[in-house]
Amino acid sequence: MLKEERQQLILNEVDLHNRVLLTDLAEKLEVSIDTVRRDVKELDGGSKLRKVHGGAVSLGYTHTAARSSNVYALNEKMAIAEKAVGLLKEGAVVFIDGGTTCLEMARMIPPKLKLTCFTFSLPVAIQLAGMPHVDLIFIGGRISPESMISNGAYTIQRLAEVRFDYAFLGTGYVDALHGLTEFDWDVVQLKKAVIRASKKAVLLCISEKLNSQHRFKTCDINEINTMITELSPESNLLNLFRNQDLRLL
Amino acid sequence: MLKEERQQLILNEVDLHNRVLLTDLAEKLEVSIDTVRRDVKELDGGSKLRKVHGGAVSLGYTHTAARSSNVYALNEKMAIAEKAVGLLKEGAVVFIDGGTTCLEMARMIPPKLKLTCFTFSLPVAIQLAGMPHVDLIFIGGRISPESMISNGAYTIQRLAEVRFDYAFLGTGYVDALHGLTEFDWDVVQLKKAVIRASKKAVLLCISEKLNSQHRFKTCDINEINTMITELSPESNLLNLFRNQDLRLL
DNA sequence: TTATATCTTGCAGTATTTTGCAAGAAAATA
DNA sequence: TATTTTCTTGCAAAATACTGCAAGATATAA
Repeated sequence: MLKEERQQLILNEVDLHNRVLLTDLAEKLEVSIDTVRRDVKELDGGSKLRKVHGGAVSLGYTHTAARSSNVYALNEKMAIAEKAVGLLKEGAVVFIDGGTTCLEMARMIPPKLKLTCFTFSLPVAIQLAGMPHVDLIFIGGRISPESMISNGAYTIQRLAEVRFDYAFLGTGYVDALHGLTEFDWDVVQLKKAVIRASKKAVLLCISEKLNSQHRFKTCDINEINTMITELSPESNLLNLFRNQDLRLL
Repeated sequence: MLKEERQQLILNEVDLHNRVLLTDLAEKLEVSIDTVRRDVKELDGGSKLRKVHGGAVSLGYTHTAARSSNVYALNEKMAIAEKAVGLLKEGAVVFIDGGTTCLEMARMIPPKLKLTCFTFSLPVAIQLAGMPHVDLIFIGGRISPESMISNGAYTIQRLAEVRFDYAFLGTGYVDALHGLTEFDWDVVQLKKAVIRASKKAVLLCISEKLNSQHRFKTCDINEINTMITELSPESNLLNLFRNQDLRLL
């Protein structure tokens, strides 16, 4: 039997039952379990199934599951998040931005650390609301459906009334020369307001975004105090950022 | 059985009953209690359920709510929610309270109806944020972890700046003589502010709560314009409320 | 055709994950 | 407070996954 043929049968089986066991597949297709394991591994990452311990499940199956399963570059983001929570100090007043990296950070806040957290991101708020030791304040306003954050004049006004020890920010694009930039003008206005409201701004940014730019500018690099990537601070990729008054983590 | 399969079943169970005990899950899924405990722990932190002592509750059905009110009364709440969305008119500016019945209502908003919705409940906001036709505005403030709503002086101040066509409200307790009452003083202050900010107040209330009362008073029955229960408006159980200037649904 | 390179498959040994159990800690309950 | 239930932690057994390797299959080129 051809490999392609076998893989097609595997996809059919998953489509039909939403889940399959590797042992069942091996028996049904009359090949060793290693072979089906390799097949499933190849098919994993496609749009049809996801490999799990002991078998595979159809993509739609776990789609409703709670896990933030389909976060792009999850490992990198978790590495960044881990460094970021390292900066947190007992009793600090911090702001946490929306975006998946910041969401990971919120997830990783240690369970005993007392904090006051501000956010305007619904997913981040849901995370933090589950932490009784975190004093959570949501900055209200009109919620934009794509990003699940509040934005607009009202929100920006509210930001003028507070002052954070640290703001943990994401960005769409970042470049040593052009600073932090975004695709969306409204988002820029919002982030500007956050930076104005914070004593120290910490940028959480996967290395992929380094040296990219877009239309609208949030701020220069030197308005950021610390930049956290998943890379080692000594990495060559960070060279362009090294001669700035910027702490790299 | 695959782990993913099991976790999916747990989510279904939580979705269905809003609350599950670990011991029940272990029995139903035919695994040890440690295994379901670990599963629930993994699912916790996602957007579907929250782990509590001895079990798990769906988001929005908080710890305290799980104890003080009948979380199993999903059918009744859906019946109420259905009547409530019937009151919605294109272009209206409405407020939707926290609480499980109001959350059901948010879920049932028709997919074409253009609305402006205010809320201070994170679970409600998450629901509405997924509806592109709904203009959603979150009223910010300090989030109380049990109820996942913002509350406090700041929130109440914000409520003074708006005016709703309709406010859809829940209550802890209701009684024809003593009106709407609550266990929690802060909640009372908040609801008062909502009622002040709305032209018409609609109470969503399962019949179980009728003729119950508690320490702190939100308002008299005559400050409510419409009361919706899962009962027929002709039901004898509603007799005590009938001689008021109150529309029953 | 023959020789060579590449791909596929199964096997064996090792690593990792999952699961259930037990003992002590923590929390809820009376 | 005392008692019961639930939680956490560490551990061991079982299941599953990964890796390198070798034999066979297939493809390519001289």
